Amino acid sequence: MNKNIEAKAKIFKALGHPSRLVIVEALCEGELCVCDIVPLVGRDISTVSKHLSLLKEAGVLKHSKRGTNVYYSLQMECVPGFLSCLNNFLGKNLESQVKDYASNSIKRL
Amino acid sequence: MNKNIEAKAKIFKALGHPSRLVIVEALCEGELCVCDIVPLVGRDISTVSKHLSLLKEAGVLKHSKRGTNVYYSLQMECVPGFLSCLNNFLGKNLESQVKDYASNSIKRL
DNA sequence: TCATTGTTTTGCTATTTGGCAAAATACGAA
DNA sequence: TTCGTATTTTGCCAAATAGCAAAACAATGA
Repeated sequence: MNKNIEAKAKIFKALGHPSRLVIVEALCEGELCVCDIVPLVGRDISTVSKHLSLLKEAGVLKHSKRGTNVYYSLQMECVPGFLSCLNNFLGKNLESQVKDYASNSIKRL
Repeated sequence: MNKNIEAKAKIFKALGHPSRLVIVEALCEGELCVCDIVPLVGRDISTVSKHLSLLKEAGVLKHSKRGTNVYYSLQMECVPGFLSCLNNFLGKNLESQVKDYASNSIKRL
């Protein structure tokens, strides 16, 4: 049952890198080929390829070949919902930070 | 808006380690002091302390002092739901692996 | 005050990770 | 088959991370 923790940690780890998160968010909208993903990430194609295989290895993505192109898409349905929950959480947090900043400004007057 | 990606990646990264995931899953049940968390993780207390501050830094946990004890608890409400979604996903995946294994066994006969 | 208990910080390795470039592989077209 | 395009793999280096041990910090009680 420790395997379960390891597998979940692997998933989080896979999502825990800005480039890979950019990839995943793009794929929430639908599948893309590597050639389309590379300019989105702005890294060397070999680097992007490694990120993609890491995400696939964790089970977050799946891929299918068509012609010379490889198309990646989301396999894990849990992800989009969690991402929007995080956006909401961060939004609220940002708001409260702004509020804190504002009240500190007032104190400083 | 790149800050948003960075912040989310930081959250995933924080959750992407077996020890930290054990901590978070334990805290889904309710708050615990460091002294209770340490034996759960089975690492040096200094190591556990670092894991805890990393999780707090990412916004996943919060803490409060009472006496000499520090109590950590979950701050990010999104996490438990996502974890159970992952368990479900991994469960189904495991099931299909078992099925694959079984059908391979049959082929081997 | 001083000693004790609970926690965090610092200092130090060993290991892992992310990046690019170059080589290798896969596939379709000429 | 040979060429060209798309992708992955390998080799290498720099930076980040996890771990323990020791030192530093509270907060409480004697």
